[in-house]
Amino acid sequence: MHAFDVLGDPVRRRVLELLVAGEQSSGEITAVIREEFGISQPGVSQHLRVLREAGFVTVRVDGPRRQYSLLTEPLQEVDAWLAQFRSFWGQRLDALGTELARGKRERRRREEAARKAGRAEDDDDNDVSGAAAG
Amino acid sequence: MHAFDVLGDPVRRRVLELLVAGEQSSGEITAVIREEFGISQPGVSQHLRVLREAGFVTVRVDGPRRQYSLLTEPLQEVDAWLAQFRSFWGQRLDALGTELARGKRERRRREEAARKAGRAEDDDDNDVSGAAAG
DNA sequence: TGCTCATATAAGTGAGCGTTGATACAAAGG
DNA sequence: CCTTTGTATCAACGCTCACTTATATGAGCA
Repeated sequence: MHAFDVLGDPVRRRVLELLVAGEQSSGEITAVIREEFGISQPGVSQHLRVLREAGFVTVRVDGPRRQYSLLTEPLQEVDAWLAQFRSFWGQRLDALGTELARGKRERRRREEAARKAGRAEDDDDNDVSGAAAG
Repeated sequence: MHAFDVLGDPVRRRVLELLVAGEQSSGEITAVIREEFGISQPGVSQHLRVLREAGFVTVRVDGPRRQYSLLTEPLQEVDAWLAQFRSFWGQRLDALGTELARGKRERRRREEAARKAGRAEDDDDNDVSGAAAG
């Protein structure tokens, strides 16, 4: 199954979003998905299987539980495909995407003054959900 | 139809790639797609319809021809969704991503050409797939 | 050994998507 | 007018995919 087919399903996209916050057990994921989409436990398990087989997630056996976490390679592949279109909405955007990475915090201090002057658009607050991870 | 569902089809992805080079008539697009995927003219036209209705392309009437060109909003939407995962694969990724896109694009053409030529079995070049524990 | 929790797999079913052949619509030319 | 060229739409069919219920597997515990 192609990466884009995997991402075609809203349940699977949501699972990936959940895993941004860090490792989650099958049960935790299932609880949220059941709540939000109203599908059964085997339904969620099947989606997890698709994500596993497509390399979007990896699983760690933890006693009776399966702990899922995110892998980035397929997402990078999607991102790479998308890259060829970025020039259409401005060459500046991929640089912005780079800025969004958390590594910017270091330079932030140094550029604090320059930032006020040079700030053109957008905000850097892209916090997704989990703040207490790690 | 969600943007990711639209991108789930390889024919539609290829059409978008073709339009990166600029405006193309339905006939030009159809010629390439027929060549590469071996589907009929109505088949291509249906894909163009999906792309139109999802806002990925716009059409300009030019005598008897329809000139298609790229719109970026849905692609930006996809890009925005993807943004929340970028922090996972590091800061310098945009340059690498461009490289990946170029290589993949050529590779993909061969794969899909092979597919149209007659696929005996499923391609398994995906080395990331995890063997389920058990 | 048997019971329970946590999760995966199997089998069956219904819906949606992609494909095709036939056809319709529009523009240009004789 | 009729024909040709370019493109879209229609109806029908097959296949894949997502969902469900039922069941299997495996770990922990008494």
